[in-house]
Amino acid sequence: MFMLVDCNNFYVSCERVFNPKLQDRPVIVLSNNDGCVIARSNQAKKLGIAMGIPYFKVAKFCQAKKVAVFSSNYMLYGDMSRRVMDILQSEIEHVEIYSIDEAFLYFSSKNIADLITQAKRLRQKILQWTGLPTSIGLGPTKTLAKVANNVAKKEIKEGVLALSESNEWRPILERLALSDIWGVGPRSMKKLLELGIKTPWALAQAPPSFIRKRFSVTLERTIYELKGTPCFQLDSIQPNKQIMVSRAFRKPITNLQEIIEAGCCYATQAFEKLRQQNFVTPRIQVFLTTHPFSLNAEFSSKIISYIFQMPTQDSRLACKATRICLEKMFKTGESYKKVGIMLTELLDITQQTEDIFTNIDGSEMAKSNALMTVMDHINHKMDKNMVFFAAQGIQRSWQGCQQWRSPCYTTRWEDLMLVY
DNA sequence: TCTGGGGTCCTAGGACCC
DNA sequence: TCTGGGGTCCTAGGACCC
Repeated sequence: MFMLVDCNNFYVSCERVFNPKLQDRPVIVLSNNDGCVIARSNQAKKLGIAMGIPYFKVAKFCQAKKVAVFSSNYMLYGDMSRRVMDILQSEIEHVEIYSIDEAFLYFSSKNIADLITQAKRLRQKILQWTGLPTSIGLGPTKTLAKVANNVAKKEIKEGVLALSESNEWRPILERLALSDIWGVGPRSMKKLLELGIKTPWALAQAPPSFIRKRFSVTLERTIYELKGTPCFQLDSIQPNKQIMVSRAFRKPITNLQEIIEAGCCYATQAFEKLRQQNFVTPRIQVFLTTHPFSLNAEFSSKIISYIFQMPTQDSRLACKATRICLEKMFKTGESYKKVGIMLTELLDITQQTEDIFTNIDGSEMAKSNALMTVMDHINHKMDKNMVFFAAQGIQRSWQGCQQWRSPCYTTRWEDLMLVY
């Protein structure tokens, strides 16, 4: 049996842990730049505030309804997530951390009563140790565990639901929407409806080979999963295949220097992630886009890559490469909204070798690695931006706004709560 | 005025190999 | 006049997830 543990309204719940007065109020959390609504409390959902809606469209409404509004605080959410996952991993052998607020667990036992008891106990422990409410779904496949979780969250008071026999999940699949199913997005849903397949149950009955031909092998697997035949295994923690850092500017920029500063900031962040995971990369990709919602100019997005002499993890080389790429893409007079860095070839650092065709020798490489280690160490110990490159800029007026960010209660000494 | 960021997997088609 | 069969690797784009 698979068990899916999912934190309820995760970002909102994190804010509530340190601000109990928010418990019965509508609360929302916004994306970068305070742009869109990305998390909502149940009260906010009830008010009809849609997921992903631009905040400016509901700002007045929120004020009128006394909705508590937060900018996103990923330091806090990341740390709270780690605490939840630690609890699960300390208790259960097979855990797959699926996202910041979800984990799949796997149990070889089929004793449903036992599993339900265990689920309730886990839920209680997470609540007591972190203050975060969760919902738990159980099923013979990941997709059915997801279904169970979905129903548990909305309809079950104790927050736990197990589906072990098809007569238990049939009535549920008959009444849920196709888009409630893991792996069915808006495109497939539209196409399925056109084919006369209107419910998840109807999808489960469709001939798998037909679905594979018309859609993809992925949706075919979903059919088997809905029937109770597992196609998706529990994935252990695997190394990333890609690293990306990108952010929109507060407002469009026409100045190349500022764009380079932002690019170098993201390149540095991307390379920090690279080093944390013990990777080197032979290549950096830089992209630059104009305003996607502008009415008076066409949207454009460009991307170029730069190949290093040899695989590296040196932020200095990343900044140089970023500058070169951005100078190539930049057009005077054009105004830009976003810049980003992508690293798509991640090699284990043990694969970093010397190159006989360049003059970079082993000692130079060792020096570079040592310098990066010291930088990371200082920034980790003191403050995120204690040491940085001049190329990253100092003013950083392009930096997005986060008007309503809460303190980093659990990760910064200055932000610790005081008890009088 | 104001519209997020970070991932994965799959497929088709091009370019190349023998 | 007639022009094979079997591969690999890479990239772009689509669809999906949170």
